[in-house]
Amino acid sequence: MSEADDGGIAPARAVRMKDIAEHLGLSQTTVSHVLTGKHRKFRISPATVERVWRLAEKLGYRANVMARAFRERRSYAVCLAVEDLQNPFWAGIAIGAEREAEEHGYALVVTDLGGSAERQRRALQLVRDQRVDGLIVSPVRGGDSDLATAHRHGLPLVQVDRAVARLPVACVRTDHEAGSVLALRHLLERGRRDVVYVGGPLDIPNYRQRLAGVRKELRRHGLKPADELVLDDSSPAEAEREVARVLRRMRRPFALFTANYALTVGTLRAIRAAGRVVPDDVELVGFDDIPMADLLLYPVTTVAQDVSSIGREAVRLLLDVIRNGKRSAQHVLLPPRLVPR
Amino acid sequence: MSEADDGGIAPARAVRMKDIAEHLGLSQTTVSHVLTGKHRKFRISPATVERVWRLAEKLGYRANVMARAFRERRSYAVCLAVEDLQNPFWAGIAIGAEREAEEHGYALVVTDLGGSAERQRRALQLVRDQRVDGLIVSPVRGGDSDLATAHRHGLPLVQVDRAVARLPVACVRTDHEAGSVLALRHLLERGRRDVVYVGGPLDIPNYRQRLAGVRKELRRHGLKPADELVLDDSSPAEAEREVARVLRRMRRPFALFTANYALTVGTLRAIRAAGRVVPDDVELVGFDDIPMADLLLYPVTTVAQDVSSIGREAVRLLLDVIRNGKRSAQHVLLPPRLVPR
DNA sequence: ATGAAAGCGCTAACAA
DNA sequence: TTGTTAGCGCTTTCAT
Repeated sequence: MSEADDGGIAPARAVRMKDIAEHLGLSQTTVSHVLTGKHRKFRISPATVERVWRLAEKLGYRANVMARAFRERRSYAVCLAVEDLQNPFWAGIAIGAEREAEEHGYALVVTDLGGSAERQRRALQLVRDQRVDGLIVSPVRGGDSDLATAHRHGLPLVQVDRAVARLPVACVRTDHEAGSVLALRHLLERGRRDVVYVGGPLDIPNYRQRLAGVRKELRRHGLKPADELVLDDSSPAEAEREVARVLRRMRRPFALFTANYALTVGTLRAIRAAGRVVPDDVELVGFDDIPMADLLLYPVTTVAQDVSSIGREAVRLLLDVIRNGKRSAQHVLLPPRLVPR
Repeated sequence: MSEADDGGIAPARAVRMKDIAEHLGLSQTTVSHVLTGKHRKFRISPATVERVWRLAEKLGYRANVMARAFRERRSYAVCLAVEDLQNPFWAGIAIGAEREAEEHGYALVVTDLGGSAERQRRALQLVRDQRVDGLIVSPVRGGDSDLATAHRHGLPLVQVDRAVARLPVACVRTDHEAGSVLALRHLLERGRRDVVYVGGPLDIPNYRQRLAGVRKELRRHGLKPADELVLDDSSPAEAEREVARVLRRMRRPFALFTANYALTVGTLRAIRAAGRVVPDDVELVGFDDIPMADLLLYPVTTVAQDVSSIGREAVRLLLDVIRNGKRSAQHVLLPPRLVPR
């Protein structure tokens, strides 16, 4: 009743190690030793090894991943929890991460946090439940303690893009400060002296570092930012509102430096609404590259991040933690690149 | 030696059903019945049910997903294989799919095929290896027979956006023809009579359907396309090249209708290079919405697809196949939406 | 150089 | 209403 009610063309039952063992008159153990590459360690005779390999090949043996995962308490999957998959920055990281994971035989579970601490908690739950062996996460606001707890419990973690303060967990990210320096150097070279910085809340290290880079490079030239906009939610809408006010105030030519993609978008809208002339009147440089930037109303120079490498490196680090228990908390800083336009 | 060499703060060993059973003097089976919600079916006494629940809660019991997956031959994960995660269209689908999967207790493994049949084969392998219970795929060129074979073997499959011809597998996609009709109606309402269609190879049904919609709506007005560009690889570069030629030829005002995002990008570049005036001189409508379209050099009206719903519906269908063995091959057509600009 | 046996945590057929 | 038992496919001690 319950078995063999195949519709006729049902796929033959999967080949197990046991099947190979029986065919060959060996024990399942020996087959396991061979098929998991431990034949040297167990001094299996070359002849036997060969026979097992051959038959496995012939029968199309594929290890039952679930059985192995269960037994080894490893899922051979890792999770990547990003802030917003629609953002090309995160999509790029996901692609890089997936490639790297695949090359190591790991599957990548991608989840979009959308800034929700609840969703971040669910991602952590995936690890606790052993559905995945580790988590690469871009920490959301208000989820710091959850991450700290998880780390204390020994869950393999790696951060990307941003890091929780004082949490001894590795983080892979762009050197934000260096990015700002690149941007400012560009502006200064083009003779700009008045630079307005547009960024997000300073309790987020990224924004602190980007602002620090701005100040640093200006100071080297004996200058200070003409203004520093520190926005609360750093949404396009808020950026548009606040930059509009700046535009009303600033009558001389000046430059704007926006600290990320969303802020750049809002700023562009404000510039358009104000009808200002770019770049003669205002010039714009923004963190994060923009797809199709050449087709925008205004030229925008960007600080591009090496998204693919961020993803790959994060996976490499995580697998290190998983496999070797390395608990390195070093931050990996990748250099940004200026895309002048 | 092997046990209890916790570093002191090691997380207590996970609670199993067995533990609860022992504490309560019950059998593991009963605990299983309760904890899997089958207590009605097995007529477990309310008192027992309550006791089990209470203790499970108190001990923080969490089912061992791997053990369950192994036993049930189900991973409670599905895979979404998209063409290009960097494309906002696919990112949107991924987000929708992930939300829906999560709501059903499934994890979503996302993979980026990048048009590679080899990578599509690997995605199918994930299903064979039972790492995931099913696959949502946007078929790549040259992978038709792999999909057909997989389907014959009974692997749970759902297609998105495009479908392999004569493959009896459900497909969730936008009603392409309706989308073209929307676009053309828009152009005709604005008095355009000369419309050049820019699309991809006609062996891809999507392009056939989009072209069909164009012809259909024009015919209703006794018109025919001024030209039909059928591009081979439908890359931005090719579109730019070919549209440039059209622009050189067409001197009177006319309209361009591009059949997808990449083609729209290339077309925009050609228009810019030719220095034509939009929309007085050429008007542009494109399939697929464009982020930040309001900030583009030229206004582009788009046919937006309901990406999130495509993702969600695909997951729903796939879970149907997985759970109920439904092998419906019906195509689900979602209506497009015109975003005039 | 190879094998026997135990067991990972869970489900389910069958007993009682 | 609850319990007994077997077993999923694999890895891993420990024998031989």
